[in-house]
Order: sequence, then C-alpha cells, then structure tokens
Amino acid sequence: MAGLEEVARIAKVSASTVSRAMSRPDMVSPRTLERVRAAAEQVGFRANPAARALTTGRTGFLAMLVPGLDNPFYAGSIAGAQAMAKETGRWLIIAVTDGSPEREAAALGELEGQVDGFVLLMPVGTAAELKKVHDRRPVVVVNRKVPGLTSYTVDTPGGLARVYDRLVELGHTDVAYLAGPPGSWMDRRRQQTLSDHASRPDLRIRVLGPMPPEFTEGAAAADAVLASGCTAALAYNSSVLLGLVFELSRRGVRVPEDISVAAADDMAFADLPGAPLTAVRVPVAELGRRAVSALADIIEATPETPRPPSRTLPTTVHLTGSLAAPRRE
Amino acid sequence: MAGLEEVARIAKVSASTVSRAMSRPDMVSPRTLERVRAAAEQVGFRANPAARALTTGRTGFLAMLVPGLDNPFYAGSIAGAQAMAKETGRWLIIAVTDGSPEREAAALGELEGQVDGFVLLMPVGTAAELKKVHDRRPVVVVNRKVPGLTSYTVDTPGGLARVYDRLVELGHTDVAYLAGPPGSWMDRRRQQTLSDHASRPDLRIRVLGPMPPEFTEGAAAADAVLASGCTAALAYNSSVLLGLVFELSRRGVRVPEDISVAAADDMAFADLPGAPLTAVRVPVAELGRRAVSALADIIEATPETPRPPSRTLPTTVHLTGSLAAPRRE
DNA sequence: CTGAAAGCGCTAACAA
DNA sequence: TTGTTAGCGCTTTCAG
Repeated sequence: MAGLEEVARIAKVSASTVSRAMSRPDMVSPRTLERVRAAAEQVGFRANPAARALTTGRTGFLAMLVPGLDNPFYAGSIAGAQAMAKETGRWLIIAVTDGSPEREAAALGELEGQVDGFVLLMPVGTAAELKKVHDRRPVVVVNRKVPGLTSYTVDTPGGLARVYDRLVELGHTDVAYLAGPPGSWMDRRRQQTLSDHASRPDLRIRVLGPMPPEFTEGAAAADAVLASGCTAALAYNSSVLLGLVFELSRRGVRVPEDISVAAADDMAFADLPGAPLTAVRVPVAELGRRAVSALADIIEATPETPRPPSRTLPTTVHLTGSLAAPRRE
Repeated sequence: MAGLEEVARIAKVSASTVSRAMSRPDMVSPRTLERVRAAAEQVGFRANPAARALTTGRTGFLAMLVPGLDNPFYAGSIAGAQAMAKETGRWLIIAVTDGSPEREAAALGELEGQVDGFVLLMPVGTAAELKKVHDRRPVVVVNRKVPGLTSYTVDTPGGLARVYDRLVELGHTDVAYLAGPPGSWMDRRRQQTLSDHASRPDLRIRVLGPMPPEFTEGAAAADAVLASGCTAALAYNSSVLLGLVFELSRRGVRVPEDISVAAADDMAFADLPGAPLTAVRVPVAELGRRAVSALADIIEATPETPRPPSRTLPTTVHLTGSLAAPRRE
C-alpha cells in the first residue's frame, strides 16, 4: 500500500535514495539510511514486487515442475527445495505435470516469464527442449541426467546391487520385482540394473506390473507375489513395499521368515523402530536442497562462472531388516 | 522475448490494439484480430506478467500456506488446490509455516504484494490478524473456522462419533487414542469429541501422545497400546494407524481379532483391496479444490457480491473393516 | 473500432 | 552521497 514516493516524502529524500536504502544500503550515508528506514517502518513500506520485477527482470520466484504430489519421493524433494528456496530468499511455485510432455512443455512456456529459474524433477522432455529452456532461464534437473545441464541424481543402482548381492548370498534364486509407473525413466533404470543381475545364472527375476507407485498397488500385488513362488520381492518404492507387506501380514505371511522384501527407495519409514525394512534409502530432501542451491548459484552467476557440476548422491542401505534366507519348501 | 510493440509493428496496428486483441478480443474487429493473432503467433508473443501485474494489480498467483508437506492431509489438500488453481488459470505458491505463528505472519506479509489471494490451511494466527489480511487480499481458510471468513472444514467429529458408537455396540470399554501433534487445533477438536463420549459410563479413553502424525510414531506406540490393556485403538490419522498396525502385525497381534483399530481421518489407503481398515475418510482434495474455487470467486467478485458461504464437508466411514468385538481375556 | 498518451512503482544510468 | 531523468512492457482512459 505504501509506496516509495511516500517514504521519500516523509524522509525528505528522493525516491531513488529510498530505493538505494532498501536494496543497497552501503550506497547511502548512515544518517539518511536511518531516516529512510524509520520512515519506511512508519508507513509499513513494502516494495511492489511487480514493479521491481519489471525493471530488474528478477521475480524472486522459482518454479519446480514435478510429475505429481502423491509420493514420498516427490513430496520429499519438494520439501527440501522449498526449504532451500526460502533460505535464498525466494518463493517456490509448484507445477504438476502428471508426467505428460505436453503439460511439462506448457508449464515451462507459461512460467518462463514469471520465474528466475526451474527445477525439473524427472522431466520427460527431450534433452534438446530442456536445453532450449535453459538458454532463457536457468534449469537444474533432478533424478535424470541431461547432458549440458546441471543434474542431481541418486545412485539407486548401487544400492540395489548391494541388495541383490545379499539376496544371492542368502540363497535366493527367484525374486519378484514390483515395477513402477509405465514409461518412467527411473523404472527403466531399475530394470536395467535388474537385468544386469538377472543375467547371472544364480538369480531369476520376475517383473510384476508396471503399476502406479502407490500403497494400494503394492497391496493388490500381494497375491501375484505369492503365486509367483518367488522367495523375495523388491518394490519400486517404499509406498508399494508398505502396501505389499501390509497385505502379506493380513494373509499370515511373515516377513522375513516366509518371504524377504525390500524397496528400491525409501524415505518414509527408514527409521521404523525395531527391525527396519530393508530399503535403499534415498536422500530426497537433500536432492531438492542441492538443486535449488545450484539454481540460485546459476542465477547469481556472472557470465564467466562455470556451471555447477552435476552430482550423483549416494544411497544408504540397511541390509539387516526384512531379508532372510528363503524358507525351505 | 517478443514484446507488444513487435507484434504491433508486424500486424501494422498500435500496441493498444494488440493489448486489446489479447485480453478483450471482442473489442477488436475480426479482421485485425486475426492479423494480430497471426503476428503474435509468428514471433511467439508472451505477455510480460510483471508488466501486466504492475498495471492491473493482478499477478495470477495464489498462495497456499500450509503447516508442512509431510502428511497426506496437507499433501492431498495441496494437490486439490493446485488442480483447481490450474483450472482457473492461476499458479499456486506453497509456503510452509511449520505451524509457527511468526512464520505464518511473515509469509502473509511478504506474499501480500505478490499474490491475488490466500488459502490458509489450518492457520494459527488469531482471527483478527487473519481478517486484517483479508482486507488487503482475499483469504479462504481450510480446516479451521474463522468468523467472517469463508472457511472449509470437515465433519470429522461426526465420523468419529459413528466409530465410537460402533465400538460401544461391539462391547469395547477401553479405547486408546493416539493423539496428534501437540497444540494442533484438529487434535483439540478430536479430543473434544473424545471427552464428550468418554463421559459416557460405558467407555474409557486413554490418550497416548501427543506425537507427530507419522508412520514411525504409530509404530513406536504399539507397545504402549498393548500395555494399556485397551481393546481398541484410534489413531490421529491414517499414517499413524498404518504404523501402528504394521508394528502390531510384526508382534503377532492380529487386527481386528486381537485388537480393533481405526483412524480419525483417512485418505491414503481407503481403497485398500480386501477388507479395508476402519477410518473416517476425509475428502482432502475436495477441500483444497473448494477453497481455491471460492477464492477465485472472491477475487473476481464485484463489491456487492456476497462472500461465498463456509461449508463443512461430510466424512464417510467404513465401519466394517478393522473393528470387531473385543477378545475375551 | 483504433491510436495516442499517460501512467503502474520501481531501478539504474547519469549528473551534480 | 544524492537527485534527476528515463524507461521496464503492459493496460487503460480519452479522443478520433
């Protein structure tokens, strides 16, 4: 409500001086600075963000494009991103793409003029498209690697490999995999790791799904897992695993005595007291934090500053938990 | 990148005409309209939102203040709000308050100039403060009633009462309640409903907690529930219930044969196949949708339009599920 | 129906 | 260190 002019009048200085006092206090003499601040306080001055954006080209907004809001991976990353955005003094706009290339492209186009940069969580657009966006507004990618763009990923394959190794060590030969959403980049990577291991003569993998990565889907898959005769099951994520275990327990199937289970990524219940479930734990919030932090660096960078390096964050695995030797039939 | 002037030059009209063509097409002759559109298309025109906001005072942004992102109630409401925001052609900014009055007030102040309105999910500010905000930017409140402001709440007490009645009917006399976060308005309301019923001679209620409404907390409370000797347990929400049931099943305690359980609100697994858990199902997404819809109405309203009415949405309860007669000792 | 002109509130040269 | 002067790109009277 109170504008620059008003503060200027009260402080008996020009509008420019008020502007400087607010954004570059060191360019103003201490005495006038104080006067301006007092006046601003008095009238409850708040800079008009639209006017500022118009002249500076900076809005103070960041956009985060996510496939959805319904799973812990997204929610956790958003939470981390949101926290870091706040730390850098910016606001985060969440745009939901449903994993659709059209919606993603539309959101990018519409938000281009309204934000200082983008965090793209598992974007589905082509690398070329994403790089084109980056030419206009800085882009940081999460959970997908895009050459030429700063990307943050997690080493889920590394964690998975440790789980497989342990299963083999325990004597399992037949493992069910509850696949993730159809067409998902993550799932493709998982299946890749999977087939790398399945080529080993000592391990057969049965893929169930694809299915949406949800609790109810995991529960619904319980029968199929039991029918498959597998002695261990691996779920796309912790929601699915939780559904599976829940339903198994309702059928009197004990974990891990009767069946070993694990999730590919876990963030919701890694700290379960007692014996935790075996899971590859993914630092989702950290992913979001890092992405925003890197984005802020790019936004504030001078032309000659190098682009922040991409990183793959390590996962941690609790092997002790829901893994045991297969039950002898 | 491409501005109004550029389109104007190509279409051989003035900038004002282009502006009209874009925002009030009916004020422009069909022929020039077409020319302008073609030109706009050609150069890929996108109105500069900051400039537009500066003149119109409208930003196209809505802010939603939420206590956190970590539970299904919040996440579901956000998802609904986000979907409806998109439908009305606006973007949603999420501000996390951690349930702190200071952060809430700070966010309101900082965002006031950047958004067209607020959705406040379980705000903690005083009614007077919230109404003051409403004088500057329209406010709609969710999950709390604020006199004078449009509020959307759910009839959780009504649903809970049905659960209590059923428990009594089944012969339960001792019920554990896993309380929600300390100081939460929702929890106070729950406890209120609870003590209304506990005054009945046939029902004793033991409150465990308070605790954060999380899976791990429900799991951690399993022992306390068993030690309490209660024959039924009621959880603050579905995450807590899930944790509880999960841990109980790991201890060989069967649901509902050995213990009856229910959640005060449920959104994550109401559609669990087989026998669902008993829970008061809350239409969280609907809550978010309605709030944004009402907010949009207020924003577009003329001075004489009446404020949209507050509503309490009904809950639904699946009584058949995890309730059974208490086990005889 | 269209154009000219005056801002919206702020920032950023440029002078003083 | 401070004030003056132009805009930023769009919308919106007001004339024509």
